[in-house]
Amino acid sequence: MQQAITIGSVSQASGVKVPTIRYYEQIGLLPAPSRTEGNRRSYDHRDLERLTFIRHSRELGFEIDEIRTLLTLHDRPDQSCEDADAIASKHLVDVKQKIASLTALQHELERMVEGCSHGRVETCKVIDILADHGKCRFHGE
Amino acid sequence: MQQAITIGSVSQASGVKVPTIRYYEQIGLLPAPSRTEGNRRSYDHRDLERLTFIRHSRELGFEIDEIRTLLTLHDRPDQSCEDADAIASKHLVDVKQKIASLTALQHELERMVEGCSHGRVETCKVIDILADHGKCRFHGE
DNA sequence: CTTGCTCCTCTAGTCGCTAGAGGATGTACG
DNA sequence: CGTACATCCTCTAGCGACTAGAGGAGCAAG
Repeated sequence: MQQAITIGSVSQASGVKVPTIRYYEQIGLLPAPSRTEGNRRSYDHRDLERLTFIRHSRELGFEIDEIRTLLTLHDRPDQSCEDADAIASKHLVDVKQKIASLTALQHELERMVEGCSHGRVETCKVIDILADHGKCRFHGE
Repeated sequence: MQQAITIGSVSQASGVKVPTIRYYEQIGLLPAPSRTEGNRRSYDHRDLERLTFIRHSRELGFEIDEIRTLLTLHDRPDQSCEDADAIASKHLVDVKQKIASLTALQHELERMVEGCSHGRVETCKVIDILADHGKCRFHGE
């Protein structure tokens, strides 16, 4: 029998909030743990590992469905890691894309803010650029 | 009387999808237009301008509530543009933050993908780094 | 007159949680 | 042993910004 950890402790240790843990159980991302006599969830070391894996993956921006796949792979160390590689690579492409887009956006916002007359709206670059798409140099996404 | 534009045309011209236009009307971002005899929405040039302003603002990542304020400012050109400037500046800070965070993330993902053995999960850096937070260099927002 | 497109309203679903109600259980202290 | 308080339980509803789909009406062309 493993040591029993309460949901509060596993929350603290993993950095995942209590309601979020219950939510993960509900959507089948985290297996439903055993219960104590008083009906409380009782986690063990493996659950904590799994939760940490999930939190870390979420921090890195992976979607729940991707994490589902990554977790399955994690559980089967003898399989090919092709899928994991594909998920991470695809994600990397997305992230690079997003950075490029946000950088263009940053320049446009800088142009807006720097060009602001700090006077009346009439002569304000912020509103001006928003109103007239032709004046904007940002065409990202 | 202004020229009447159908929701389909105003959608095409503004680049905002038809259901989204109706949604904007519902949440009070776009004023409810007049209707034809057959109960169809009838837009004019000013509506198109407003929608374009909204789409452009959304593309630049502003939230609906921010756009509400920006639109009000746009409608009152004699007011101070202090508020618009504040919204754009705050947004700029957020964007910069996001870029920094995503760049850190990019490096971590690159490390994962480059370190992938392309073999079995057992020796895969992707899964390895996800499983062990200590091996990760990304601690961003 | 019929085909097929656009339009209408309405409800419900998406994602990844978060908030709150209303109640049971567990623990620390006097 | 009682009581206060923290933590837990389930359940439902809400967030933002849409998107999807049902079921029906209107309209223009052939």
